[in-house]
This record gives sequence, C-alpha cells and structure tokens, in this order.
Amino acid sequence: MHIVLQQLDGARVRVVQLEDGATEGPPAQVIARAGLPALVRRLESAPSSPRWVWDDTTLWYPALLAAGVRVSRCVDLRLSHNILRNAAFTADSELATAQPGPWDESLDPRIAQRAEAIGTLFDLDLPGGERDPLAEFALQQAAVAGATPQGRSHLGLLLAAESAGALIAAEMSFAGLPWDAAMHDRILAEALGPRVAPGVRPAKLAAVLDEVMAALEVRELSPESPGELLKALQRAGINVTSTRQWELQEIEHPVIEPLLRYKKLSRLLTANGWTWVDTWVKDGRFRPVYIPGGVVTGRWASDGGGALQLPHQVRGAVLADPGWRFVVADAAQLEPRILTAMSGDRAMADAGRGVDLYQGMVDVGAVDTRPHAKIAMLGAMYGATTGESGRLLPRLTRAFPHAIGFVETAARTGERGERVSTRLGRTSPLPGADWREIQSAASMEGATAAATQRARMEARSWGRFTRNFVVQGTAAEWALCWMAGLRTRLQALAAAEVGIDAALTDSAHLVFFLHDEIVVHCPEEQADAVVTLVREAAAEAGRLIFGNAPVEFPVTTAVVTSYADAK
DNA sequence: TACCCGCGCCAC
DNA sequence: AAACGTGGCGCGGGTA
Repeated sequence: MHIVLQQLDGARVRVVQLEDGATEGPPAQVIARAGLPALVRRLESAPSSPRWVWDDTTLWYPALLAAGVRVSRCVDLRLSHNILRNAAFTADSELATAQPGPWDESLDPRIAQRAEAIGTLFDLDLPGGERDPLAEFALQQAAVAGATPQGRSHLGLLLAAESAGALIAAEMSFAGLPWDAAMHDRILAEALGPRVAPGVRPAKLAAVLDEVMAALEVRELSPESPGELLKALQRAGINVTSTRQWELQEIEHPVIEPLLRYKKLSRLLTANGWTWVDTWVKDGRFRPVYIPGGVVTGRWASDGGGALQLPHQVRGAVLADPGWRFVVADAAQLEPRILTAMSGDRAMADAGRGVDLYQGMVDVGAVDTRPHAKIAMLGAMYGATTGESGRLLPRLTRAFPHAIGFVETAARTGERGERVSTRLGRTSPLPGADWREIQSAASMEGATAAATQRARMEARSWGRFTRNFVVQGTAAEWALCWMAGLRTRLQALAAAEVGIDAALTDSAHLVFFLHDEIVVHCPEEQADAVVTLVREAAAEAGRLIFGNAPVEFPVTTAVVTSYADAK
C-alpha cells in the first residue's frame, strides 16, 4: 500500500491512500500537520507497513524523527524524478519528454535545513508549491511500467534504493556521528601545540615555519600564499612551477622536508582545527548534511563540515559511547568487482575469489605485484594513458579483455557524445552545448589543427567521464542496496532486542557512510550480530543487482571503540 | 564589504 | 609515479 502525503499549507496535510493495483482507494483525508507523527506511528506498527510517497524526504522526515517516529519505506518523488527524467530506460515516457516543470527545479538543501531548524514550512518561499505528488507519482509509475521488463525491475530497485538512501541520510544526520571534542583537542594540541585564538599561528606550527625560513634564509614567509611561496622557492634556486606536494617531493633541498610538514599541519589547522570543532560538533555529535544523489554518478554529496573527506588524522576523535562500539565495514575493492560483474569477465572473477582482488590478479599471473595491479586497475577505470598505469594497460587488457573492453566501450560512447547507463539504469547527462560546438567546429571543412586537437581533447575528456560513470555509478547502487538492506535488518534487530517502540538511537544504527564504507554505532553486546547482518546485506546487494553472476563482494569488518582503529 | 576563482589538499 | 574519475572546502588575491 502507498500513502501519498501532500502539504496543503503550513498547518494541514492531505493524506491519500492508494491500494496497490486499484485505481481508487478510500477518499482523501486532510489532517493537521501536528497529527502526522501519530498517524505515521500507527500505520508503521501495522503488520505490513505502507510506502510513504512524498515530494522530498528532507521536508518530511526530520520532523518525524524529532517526534520519535521512523518510517520503513518511502518514495522520494524528487530523487525518483531526477532519475527517471534522464534514464535511457524511460526516455520515451511522458515524464521524460514533457517540458521542464516544478519537479525539475533543484531545492537548495540549505533551505530544507532551515525549514527543519524552525520546525515549519510556513514562511518559506519554497519551490514546489504547484507540485502535485499524486499526479507526479502516477507519471513516474507509468514511466517505469512503459520500460522493458529488465528496465522495470532494475529501475524499481534503483528508485527503492535511492529513496531508502534518503531515509538513511536523514536518520544519520539525526543520530549524528559520536565525536569527542576533548579528544579532538588533544590530537590538535599534540600536532600543533596548545589551542590559540583564530588567526594566531599555534606554537608547533610556528616552530616548523622557523625551520622553513631558516632553510630558505629568509626572515618572513607566509606559506599559505602559493604565489609568495613559489617566489621564495625560486629565489632559493629551486626550480618548481607550482607549490604542490607531489612536485616538491621530487626536489632535494633542506627546505622540502619541513615545508611539507608545515603544509600538512597547516591543512589540519584550517580544515579540521578548533574552528571546525566549534562549528560542527554539538553535544558530542557531528551532524553533517548528506545529499543523496548529489553527485552526477549517484554517489552522495555532503554540505558543510566536509563529511565525506574526514582526514584519517582526526578519526581518533570519533569515539563510541560508553558500553557501545562501532562496527566499521568496508567493501573490499568495490569498483573493480563491480566492473567484473558488469562485464562478466571470468578471468577477473577468478582473480576476485579471495578477499584481496589485487593479490588475486597477481596470483593468476596477470600482473607481477599487488601495487601494480592496483595502479593498473584504477588507471583503467579512470582512463589513464601515461605513466606506469598507461604502461601496464596492454598487459591488463590481455589478461582481462572483457573487463577492460567494457570500460573502453563506455569511453568510446562518451567520446561520440552519447550517453551511458549504470547497471540499474541511471543515465549519464549529455555533454553541454559548448562541447558540441567544439566538436562540430572541428568537423567542418578547413578546420584548423588547433580546433581539431581541442575537439579530440574534449572528446577524450568526456570519454573518461562516461568510462568512470558506469563503474562509479553502479558501485554507488551496490552501496545503496547494501546500506538499505542493512538498515532493514538493524530495524528488525532493534524490534527484537529493545522492542517495537525502540527509538533510533536505542539500538544499533547507522552513523556514517563513505561511498564503500559504513559505520554502525551499537551496544557492545550487539556488535557480533551487527557484523553478521553487514555481511548478509552485502551478499544480498550482489544478488539483487547482478543475480547469480559469479562475483563476490567481500567486506572487511572491524569492531572498535575508536574510528581510528578501523584501518 | 561581498562575491568569485584558481590553487591546493582531503576523501573515495 | 604524477595529469587519470567523482566531489568539498579554506585560503589568497582579485574584482564589483
């Protein structure tokens, strides 16, 4: 059963129940917004919970969570629309061929956050006032129904997983990632010296700067200014064209070692120093805003706090509550395994039989060392042509012709300006008008060599994008299915161990997600059970997306009290 | 003062 | 080893 919710005004909500398969259900009812949590709670406790259909999870779910109510399943119409509007599977549908409408407007996530903060949508001029969720849902269902049988099942899974991701993102922001500000302060003090006011250089950082200045024989220097630093280096006779780490590393000069040390510390201070803690850690929790579907490939993005780039340096401040543990799970070499499954490459499937795919590639005689295997695979998926990666590619192609052929085909498709799709049907955008103009200019009679070269460069660049899109995007789908399956299992665990009314944070729950890695916060006595559920969910994700393809998706797990101990 | 953009580095 | 994908973010230095 589906239940469609529509915000009528700040105070009222229209509730429409759709019986599956029936064209008409019970008449719509209008309830007070304040009564919604109770309604949701009641229907969620029924033997078969409904699927809630709403315009945007970020506008509905935070308030329900704050009222202590969770939902099992939903349809996020905004995220689903975004997928169906572009998907090759539904390209001929009414939804995809219509003129752009209110469902194509992007909702700035910060507007939603503000709405959550003030607890109402009263005074906000949100886009979507004219959005009719019932009509949109019907269009979406028709679009999926009009696809091929495979398209129907794949898109159905993708939309369910994407919507589950929206629920998970809201729940993770609600629960927050446990963060010990005192431990963070100790980490900073150890590296930088005692806390200082913003704008003041901490003692240890200042000492390293003294070393740098001594080595350069200057009395003043602001390494934070690339221009100034570059000039200072050149005056000291060091021939560099930039101040990047990898270029400096190649230089032999007494200033390089302290300078790289300075850059490392300076980065820690500015990106994840005391200001970061003051801004982002409240009541022992880091609550970032996750943006499901925020990346073109389907990966999540984040807004604020750099949630998806937490440096390993500060992960020691991520500490479980007393008596609780983190279960940290990582899908081992996820993207190469995804490529194996998509391409049906038997040789690579054989190499991936164990937990370490890269070592497996060495063991089957395809490459000589594990580092080479890793560099070659990543290069193949990113489209590297030069360097060690490029040199290893022919060898890789001989050993795994189907896998490499698969990404090469995706690259060629992009170079022609055509679209590619992930396994479940998320489709890449078309290149923009500028790109097309460059290509057509180069194909005109009398095109200059420069125009031709420019066009080829742009074509190859778009090819690298589509090459990576199919792998990164399908990996994101696997991760969503993994996480959604785990969430369902954790909910059942909570119901069994704590009770049907267990609050999200009373029992094991997800607190962090990083593309191919998840962190569950749980009471110590649940940790072993959670590890089992994580593995079950991984196996299920593989079956859901790839059926019986002979590819395994092993996960490494660690039960820890500090995130820093996970790897 | 507010914005914009290139640089550089963090994550996967 | 160094030009090969997706992002976020803080800084310096420019402009309106």
